[in-house]
Amino acid sequence: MSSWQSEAEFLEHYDSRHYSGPLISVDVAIFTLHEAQLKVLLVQRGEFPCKGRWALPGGFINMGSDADLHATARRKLKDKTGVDAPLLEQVCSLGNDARDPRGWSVTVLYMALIPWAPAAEFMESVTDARWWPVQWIDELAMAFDHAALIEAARDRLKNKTAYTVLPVHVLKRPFTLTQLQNAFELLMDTQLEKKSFRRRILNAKILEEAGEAPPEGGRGRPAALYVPARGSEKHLFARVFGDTA
Amino acid sequence: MSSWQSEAEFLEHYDSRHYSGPLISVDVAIFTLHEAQLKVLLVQRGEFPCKGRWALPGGFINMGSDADLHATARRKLKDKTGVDAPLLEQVCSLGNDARDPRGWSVTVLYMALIPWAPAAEFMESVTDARWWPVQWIDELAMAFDHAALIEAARDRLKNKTAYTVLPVHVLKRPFTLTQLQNAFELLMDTQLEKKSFRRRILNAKILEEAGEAPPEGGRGRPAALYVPARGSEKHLFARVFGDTA
DNA sequence: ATTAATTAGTGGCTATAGGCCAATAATAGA
DNA sequence: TCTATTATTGGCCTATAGCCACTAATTAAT
Repeated sequence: MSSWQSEAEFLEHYDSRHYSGPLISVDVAIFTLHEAQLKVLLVQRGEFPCKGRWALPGGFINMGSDADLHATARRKLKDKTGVDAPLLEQVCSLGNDARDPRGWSVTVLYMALIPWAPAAEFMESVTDARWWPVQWIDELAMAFDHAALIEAARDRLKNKTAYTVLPVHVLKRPFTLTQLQNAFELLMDTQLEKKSFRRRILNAKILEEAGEAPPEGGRGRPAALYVPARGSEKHLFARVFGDTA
Repeated sequence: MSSWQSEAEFLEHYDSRHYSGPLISVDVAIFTLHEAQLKVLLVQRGEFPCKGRWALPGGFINMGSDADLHATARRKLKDKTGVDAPLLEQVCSLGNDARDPRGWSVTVLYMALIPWAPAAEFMESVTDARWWPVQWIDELAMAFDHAALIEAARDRLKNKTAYTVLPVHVLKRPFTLTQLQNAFELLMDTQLEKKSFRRRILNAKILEEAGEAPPEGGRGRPAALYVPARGSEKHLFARVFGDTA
């Protein structure tokens, strides 16, 4: 087994097909906001295993075309939504011998945030993709351990919202501070105090003014519009928000 | 391909050996504190590829004995150190077609923190394991992309130290507040203000008193000793520490 | 003994940022 | 003009970190 004299010689005789490891896949939890609810995009599986059940968009790595894991995740996202460069980040990996009936398998879980668009209009090819409110996941027949994956992504979302401006990614631009606060509240699943919220966001100088618009609901004082400033995605607050909750 | 009528029938005909995906491995960055330096445990590879180079302890999943990814990581850690239940957590996964000359490969990276012990005494079988100061990694001939993996784990360590009590895991118990502060400073790579540090830690009530001991260096006032209270590992500070740096 | 050196621990002030909640501003519709 | 509705601000309180000098307890040298 270790008779090779050089790495070149070793590689010449190495055949990756002799190796049989766990199945490995990449799944993406794509979140958005719609009708005052946090929703996740699910597809109904057309093949065994778990045929007919709801699953996160995902699948195997294409070793020919995917340069790295992130590229695989981006491809899965684009296949289902057409969206190309949204917020997309790795959450964690989960692997054991029970999550897939085919045997030991590992999934690398990503999460993505995009402004809402009708699932139907995304692609002709995907008629089975649908936005589901995250609260309803328990009621659905979910494939594999995807309910747990959504939970993991949901937790990450909640945590990061407390010290970043992650929620800007689920809003169409420009947006009002009220809309942004609603986004924060839905992603954190808690109420925030208006003055504190506005002070925090505005003092951080991570938004740029972008005109004015009628208020939510049509009635009332017009609201200032904002777009995220460059680099705002990387802003980290030194304190978490909504501490007393 | 999709002619099966039931999941049972599908699985009966499914042969995982037909599937050939990326190589998948688990690597563990094991950190400790010694001689006022943050050190990481590396082993010198005895086989191709990267024979002779320094690598993180790690390797393939044993699908027979490893129940899940965490178990694989724990096994790698125990093989090299004998330590069984330390702080061990997943950092991220990294996969592309360039990091291993054998082809597309994915690694799931974990990090572990343990109190220092001589690498030599860990195991008879492992004569090639050695603690290296993290600052020296650049000088070493590292295997694969393990320098980048250490960097990723190091970043996570630095970030989490700012809002948790992670550093307690690199200290033998009991410890003094001065020792704990030194651990924080080395993991964060920054100086902390003594009063602020002590106030923060003591107010959080995450330590229990455990007697008294001579000060560091033998001279000076004796120091109070502490051990972590139950549940302290889960304590999250609402503000990061060392903000002004 | 006294004193200097060394390490541990505290007092007390300032500044920042969030919680709270009531007041003011700007609009639409009756 | 008046009311409802949404947006935005004022002002005070509190919690916690930064700062830095001071006190406390011990060892080693004189």
